[in-house]
Amino acid sequence: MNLSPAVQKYVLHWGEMGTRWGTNRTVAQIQALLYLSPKPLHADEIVDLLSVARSNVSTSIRELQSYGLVKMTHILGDRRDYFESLGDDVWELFRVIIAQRKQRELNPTLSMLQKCAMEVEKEKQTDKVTKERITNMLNFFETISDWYEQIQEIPTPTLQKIMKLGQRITKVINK
Amino acid sequence: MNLSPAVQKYVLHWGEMGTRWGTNRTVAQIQALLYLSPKPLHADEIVDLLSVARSNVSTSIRELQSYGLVKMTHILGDRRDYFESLGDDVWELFRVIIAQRKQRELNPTLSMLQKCAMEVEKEKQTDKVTKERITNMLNFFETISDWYEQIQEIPTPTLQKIMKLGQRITKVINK
DNA sequence: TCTAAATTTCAGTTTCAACAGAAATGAGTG
DNA sequence: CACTCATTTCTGTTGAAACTGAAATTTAGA
Repeated sequence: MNLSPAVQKYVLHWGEMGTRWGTNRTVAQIQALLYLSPKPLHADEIVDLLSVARSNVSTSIRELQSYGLVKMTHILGDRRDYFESLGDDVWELFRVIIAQRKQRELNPTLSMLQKCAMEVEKEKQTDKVTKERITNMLNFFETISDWYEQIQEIPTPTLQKIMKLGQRITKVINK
Repeated sequence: MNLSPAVQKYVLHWGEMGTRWGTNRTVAQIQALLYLSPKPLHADEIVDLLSVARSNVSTSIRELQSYGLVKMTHILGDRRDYFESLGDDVWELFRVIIAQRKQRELNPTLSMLQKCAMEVEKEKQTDKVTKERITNMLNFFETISDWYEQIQEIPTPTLQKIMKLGQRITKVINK
């Protein structure tokens, strides 16, 4: 059991990038592996293919499941759990990741900013510029946050069109 | 010399989140501090306010400068370097960060995918589904990559409008 | 050119998350 | 109910990056 050179390259790279995307290497590697695999894999196959500890696979898969990126299936007459990735619609993957990022990277900051904005108003000694900048940042995060949520609702074909449209959208908006 | 409670909270939080946003704590804290400061600060003031080593401030500021988030100024009769953050337009900050992220998180993967897509075509033993998924992912990254670039060109007021529009954009697109 | 202030580089340390391996738990079968 | 196979939890280790403090370098002015 082994991986083709191209698949290997993909999996390794994904693992490295994973750290920059907010997870760890193993989680990212497993996601890549399952995404590329034409059939579900069970934990020991993953151990073999990636040369990582069984326990590591266990916790990583759990994390992927919690994100909704991987789901469990079974095969008749086999007690072991098999796993497969979302993959038919890459944009659905995107949506899931956006939701994760919002929750981990945006929401905590949003509530911090709300508290700060309230609090700083009462501070007489604090410079006006400072207050203004906190408010600006709050408004920004609120807008981005809303946008993230709304992305969730847009169906794949439309989302694709919007992205492809890119900067020509300017013309539509400033009609 | 010290920080108001609200500012302190902001700076500390920013530092914690920094790690999730792809930098380290000190870099993020300094960025926050300079963003909130109504006047430029010199390195020793930052050392005081954040209680970090002078050398740490030096390397962190260098990093922020390389991103284009912080610039150096001087004060008459003072040899020391003073620093201030971009801040008048939060969306400009956003653009800078998007550019960074593209470079660090997207570009490397994009070229890996291009190589893999080429390479995997020659692998006769590799499943058709696998090949398809690599292609799909490549297309996705190309689209997102283009979008990141185009965002750069859109002026703040328009960008703001687009974001605020959110999902109602669907109606415009599917006209 | 020399001096003192300011900044940067560098080597050692500390910190923290990822990971392995062992032990514990759970689940299906005879 | 015991036995086996599969999975998860837990603890100690490891490795990488952040950070400090000292030493080296740079810079501006006399």
